[in-house]
Amino acid sequence: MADPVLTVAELLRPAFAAVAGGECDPTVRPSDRADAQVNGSLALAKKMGKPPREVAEAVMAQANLSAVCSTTEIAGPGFVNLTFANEFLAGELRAAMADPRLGVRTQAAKRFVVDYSAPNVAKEMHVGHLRSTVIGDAIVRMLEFFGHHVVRENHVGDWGTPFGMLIEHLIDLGEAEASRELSVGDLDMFYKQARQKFDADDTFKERARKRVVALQGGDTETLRMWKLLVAESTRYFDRVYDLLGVLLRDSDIMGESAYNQLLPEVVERLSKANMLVTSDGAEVVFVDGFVNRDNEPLPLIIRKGDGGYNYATSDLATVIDRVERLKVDSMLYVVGAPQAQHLEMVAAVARKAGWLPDTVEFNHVVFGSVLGEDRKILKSRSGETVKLDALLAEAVERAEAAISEKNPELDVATRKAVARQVGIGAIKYADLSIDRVKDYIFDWERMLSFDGNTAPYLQYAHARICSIFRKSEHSRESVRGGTVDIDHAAERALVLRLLQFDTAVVDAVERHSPHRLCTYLYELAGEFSAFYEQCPVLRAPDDATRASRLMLCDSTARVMEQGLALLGIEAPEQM
RNA sequence: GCCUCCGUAGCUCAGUGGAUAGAGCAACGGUUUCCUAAACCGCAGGUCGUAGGUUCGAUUCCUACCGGGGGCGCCA
Repeated sequence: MADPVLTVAELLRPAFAAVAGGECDPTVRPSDRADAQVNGSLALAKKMGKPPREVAEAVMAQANLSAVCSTTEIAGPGFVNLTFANEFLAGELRAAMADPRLGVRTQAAKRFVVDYSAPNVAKEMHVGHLRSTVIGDAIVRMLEFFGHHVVRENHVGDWGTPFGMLIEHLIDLGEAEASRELSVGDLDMFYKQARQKFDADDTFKERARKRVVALQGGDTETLRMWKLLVAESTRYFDRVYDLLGVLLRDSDIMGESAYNQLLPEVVERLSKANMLVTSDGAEVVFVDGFVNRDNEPLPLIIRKGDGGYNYATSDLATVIDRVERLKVDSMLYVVGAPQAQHLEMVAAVARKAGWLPDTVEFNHVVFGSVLGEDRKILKSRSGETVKLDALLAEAVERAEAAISEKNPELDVATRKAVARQVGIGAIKYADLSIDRVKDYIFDWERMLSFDGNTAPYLQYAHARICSIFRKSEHSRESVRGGTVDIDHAAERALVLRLLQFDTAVVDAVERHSPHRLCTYLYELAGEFSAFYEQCPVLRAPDDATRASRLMLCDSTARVMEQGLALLGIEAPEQM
């Protein structure tokens, strides 16, 4: 528990309880008038029918904050302003930095499944996959940091009617040629050609239809060709994931096809539970509270009129699998907002059918769209969807151009490596730093800027610290374990901010909101900037001050590096 | 029509029921023999979409309305 706000809240809790005659939240919050402010007296005063300042006084008389606060002051209508003692802060920082977790609390380990990314086989990954992939990845990293057991599931679209036409197109092209085309990464062309034939040619359409039946019937030769398509796509996904620097690997792929065997089970269970109804030729479940356009009950379609299953069925199957086989405590679906209602219905059916106990969380981690400058879904200039690998390549290119211009001394190899870290970091951070439920406007200039809440700004703060150490006689490690003397306001502010890493990470993971960690890191970088400006490190007035400031620098770099790592962003040592 | 999300400075965005709502950009005015000027300081900019309600206290919670996005039976 590094955050001093929590420490003081715990110290105040008994005092509040004594005055209130029972459990009572002190509600301690960071304050712009002091280090922290206690708000609990006002609510308690109302309950007790006493003047708030009187209650505050009574509480403070009961509490002993002398080890933690240098001053406490009752102010305004009944707030208590707290100023932490410098020795306390220095001690807390020392303790936090002696901890490999940098002072971040631990949590009771739980089992999670995080469902994210989900591209389609034989289709290009586009900007629409960016948010799910990047946000999901950050959430996985944060959960793992807390020691949770996390199963990553990449629910790729590898099944369904389009595969009839794709396989037939593969046959037309010849496998060698198809493989060649797919391996180049030009998946869109392949898909479009198949689509075109499907739309224009009735005999092809009929072949495709028959092929789907063969595929679902488990025909060996059809399956072999299907696997070929999947394998080529997987290789392509890996390339994108590698460039993007996310954790997803082949072994994380749990495509729709992986749930095929469970689909009849879904139907059977729903049928046994008497939830299944035949409606317009399809087998459906009507879900309480959902209505259609005409105010009629809205069904979840389990089995289509033609006997085929659809995505609702396989999504229900994922719930069974994750609860019963993986035995998870929590499922996170990092899926775009348009699927909100669908997922709500899936969860409702699973709960009602008894597959999803109340003890297991089902969370839709919604996110908004990536918009262009016209505030519409981001499209390329020609009006097509923006390919993800092209987008990433452009980011690296732009970053490299900026680095060449600003820091020409870097050798080519370093420049290339840093360009990748900065360019990819910028794209990911632009995505992560905005409240995920909102849409955001994609803007190259802003995300690659060294000013404002951007990856390059944070990375630069880190690189500056590394630069200081390169010029000093000391290694980063050698200054650890030292003591910080707080005698400058900027040092004090920096220490206080470093101790809040704890709360920032907990907050971000609990709300599944990486942007809260981003905001924290931005504030940390700002605090460091002020310190850097006002407190010379290498030219400090004396050895003790220099040692103290080097320790502060190292602490900042460690928190920045760890914080960025939790977001899936690298921190170069120079840029 | 119903459901749902969003609406905060000119622009892009933070904001945990608490006191005087914050950043960055842009604009305006400054700072450099100094550990990376890829920096910093100052100034200005607001009916927190509107109107009610709950509360000692509302940008924050509730209701209605306005504006925008998304969804609403056999695609996923």
